[in-house]
Amino acid sequence: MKDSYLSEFKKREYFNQCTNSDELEKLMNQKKIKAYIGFDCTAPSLHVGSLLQIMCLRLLQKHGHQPIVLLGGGTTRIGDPSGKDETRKILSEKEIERNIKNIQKIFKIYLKTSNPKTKPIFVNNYKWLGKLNYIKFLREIGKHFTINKMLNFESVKLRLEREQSLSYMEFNYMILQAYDFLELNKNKNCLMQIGGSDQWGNIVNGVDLIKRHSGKQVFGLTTPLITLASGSKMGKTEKGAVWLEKKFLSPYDYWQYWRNTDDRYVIKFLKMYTDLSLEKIEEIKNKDINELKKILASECTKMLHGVNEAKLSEKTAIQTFSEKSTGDGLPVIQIKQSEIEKNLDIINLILLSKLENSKSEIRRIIRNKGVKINNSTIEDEKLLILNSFFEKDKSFKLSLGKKRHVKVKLI
RNA sequence: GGAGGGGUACCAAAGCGGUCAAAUGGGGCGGGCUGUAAACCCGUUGACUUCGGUCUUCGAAGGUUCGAAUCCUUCCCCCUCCA
Repeated sequence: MKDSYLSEFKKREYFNQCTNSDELEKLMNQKKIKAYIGFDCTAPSLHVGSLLQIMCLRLLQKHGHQPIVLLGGGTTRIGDPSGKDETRKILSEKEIERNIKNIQKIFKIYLKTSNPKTKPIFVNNYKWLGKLNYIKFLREIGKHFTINKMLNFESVKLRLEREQSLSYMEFNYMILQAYDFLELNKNKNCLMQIGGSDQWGNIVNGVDLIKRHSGKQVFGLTTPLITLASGSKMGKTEKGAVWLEKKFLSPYDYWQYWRNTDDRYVIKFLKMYTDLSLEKIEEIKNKDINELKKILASECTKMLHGVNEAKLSEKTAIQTFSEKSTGDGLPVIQIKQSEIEKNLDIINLILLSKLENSKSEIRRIIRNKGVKINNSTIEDEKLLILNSFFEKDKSFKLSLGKKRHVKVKLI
């Protein structure tokens, strides 16, 4: 028998908590429902940290349910205090609108839009939050919240304990999120909210509010927060966020991100972030770990950037790391002939490549034998780039450390 | 509103008139080992540099001094206790 949504959800290690697992299981087996996830719009795009949530929505579609994507124009204007030590900076209306537009594009890649029964519904909570009447809101919604309870929420408690200020504005965030759920329940018949485990409090509030306000039972479901062994959150590396967008992170680098997964997480990530069936994963799980990492990287890249980019990235990786040649898909930096004529040296070349932006740092790396041109270590930090460096296709490989490689092309 | 304590580099945390571009730990970066992993080892970690140095940093602005992260004044911010 085919797995139910919840059962696959659990098997893929998406499951953290549910407000009522048994009832939800029953409901989802009986009928197709709508469920929503809210996304933060403080950044112009999404990164891998949001991918698990996106995968939850995909899974909904796979089981015939319909996802609602809430791009919180309203709540982004407030800022969620959960997990934050400090008040977030507040974005301008324009920025938020721009972010929402851009983020929507990502969902259109991950979610199928052809089937009218499961195609994603995009909503923006600014539509209802923006025109709330304060008095009316307090009387209808506010009465269901007690300060006593609100003070006990982890997000609030933490701030208070640490004596960090929590503005009244942020304190209201949880009520607004609860209200979102109520609104979606009333207008779209949305019966479930999914979110990261840090959203548990906010989600429960929504479930509670609907119960009190409308007497209906709805559900909350959370996914675990993935912290890597290094303690860092998923999706952020030292070099910046792992964006789900070509413009911010090349497909090759995206592929590399997955390729460099810690051994301990490979199987987990295959389950979480790929479309491979659980049976298939079971079947291949004893393969060589590096083969599995390649599968992981290619599957993830395929889903986001398409099969061609995935193949090219893999091919480039083999060329770069196994054959130590210049991979076809390496990020290219273009150098004008006139630059060479102006006595371009190695330091300025790297500066131009944007691989590093401090001359001191570049010097340091050179002194530590970290800079290579076509695999040979550069010793002289004043080395001039000559026309003869460029090989038949007018390019050469420039490497910083073992992992950063680019193709320098003469134009 | 009153009384104390504090703001130091990416983070934590020493320093409390010169020897301070600032101990130590974490993180980062580079190298080694390996498997583009983990763990471990070594180096490095303000900017610029003709590699001699030069310039800018210790909440902000002034001042004392031959010389200040260190002393003084004012201001801003955070914390503890009292009201």
